[in-house]
Amino acid sequence: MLRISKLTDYGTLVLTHMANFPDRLFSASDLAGTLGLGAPTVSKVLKSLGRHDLVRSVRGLHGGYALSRPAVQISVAQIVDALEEQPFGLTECSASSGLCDFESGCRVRANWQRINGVVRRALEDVSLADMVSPLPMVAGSDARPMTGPQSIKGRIAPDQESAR
Amino acid sequence: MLRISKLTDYGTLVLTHMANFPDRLFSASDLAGTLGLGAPTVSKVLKSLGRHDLVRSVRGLHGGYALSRPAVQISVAQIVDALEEQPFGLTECSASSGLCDFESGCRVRANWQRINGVVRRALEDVSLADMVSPLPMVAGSDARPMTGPQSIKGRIAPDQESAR
DNA sequence: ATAAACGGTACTCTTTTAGTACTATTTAAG
DNA sequence: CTTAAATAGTACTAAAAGAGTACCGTTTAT
Repeated sequence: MLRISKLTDYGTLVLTHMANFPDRLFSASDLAGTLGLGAPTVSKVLKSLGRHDLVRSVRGLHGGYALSRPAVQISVAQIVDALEEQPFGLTECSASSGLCDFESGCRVRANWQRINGVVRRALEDVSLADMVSPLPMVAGSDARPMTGPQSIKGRIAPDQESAR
Repeated sequence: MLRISKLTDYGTLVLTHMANFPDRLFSASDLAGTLGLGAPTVSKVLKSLGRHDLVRSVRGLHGGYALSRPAVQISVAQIVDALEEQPFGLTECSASSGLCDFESGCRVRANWQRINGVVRRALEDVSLADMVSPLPMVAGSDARPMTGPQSIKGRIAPDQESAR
């Protein structure tokens, strides 16, 4: 555990891509094709993002999605909030109270909440713009597929652990 | 998601309790009774903790477990490492490489790894001693049960979200 | 009127997590 | 030297969560 869900991962991917072309409308199937994800899945992600006002949608023929505000104003924390189902928190009792009879005297809980705060702040400090940063693609060249977990079926044995 | 597993939660609970009596040996069933957890579950947790040298075990009659070193030298990150099954990482590709064909050009991955680092550091900065801190219990009074998720069956609807 | 798009709900399949059961090994005590 | 209380390890089962899909409704340019 301690993972974000795949939907959240897809979300960052989709939003990152959209951030490269702030003025264009993307249909769900467009994005699915470009990013190598399933069309219904992308649709689902975009719907959730829309409910949380991270993207705006245009309905009808030639409709689609675009970022609802500049990428600098969208934080990773907001993406997580939009796509994770359970409320933010490393433990159940750090996300909501009333779960356990000893809350008042529970040191452990208080400390998990503190840790929680640090993690959350880390996510708030990274914006979508940061995720795109130094390599904006040339407008119009939409063909290059980006990386995405779903597109990988044959998983190779991990040969390395990164950030220990 | 973005949760630690229950086993990890139990682990912090167990270790926190043991840290109050560094010189005593605790049997798995002792701890289970005191903390209100299932005996086999506690056993499982302690075994994993033992493999990672966070507790030492004494076998045989009157055996049991104790912390393998002072609580100050045990970090939450180490507990997580011992009890989470998958390697630390918010996304699959931030924990191990070779999962995806576009790693080299993938900005998103690089940024998740950065976020990862921050989160991990937060966990490393909190020691078991911090979790116990200002209220060491009087040695010998072992009866007071501490809080634990497993002991709560009838879950009440969350009425509040804490750290937003 | 039609087709291409979004919107919502509900369902199913798979994976992961949680918990349990069983058996072997160790060791103090009688 | 036998017994009982403890840890050690493995394997299994059941429940929960995640991921993906399908279906039907609504909107709107042509």
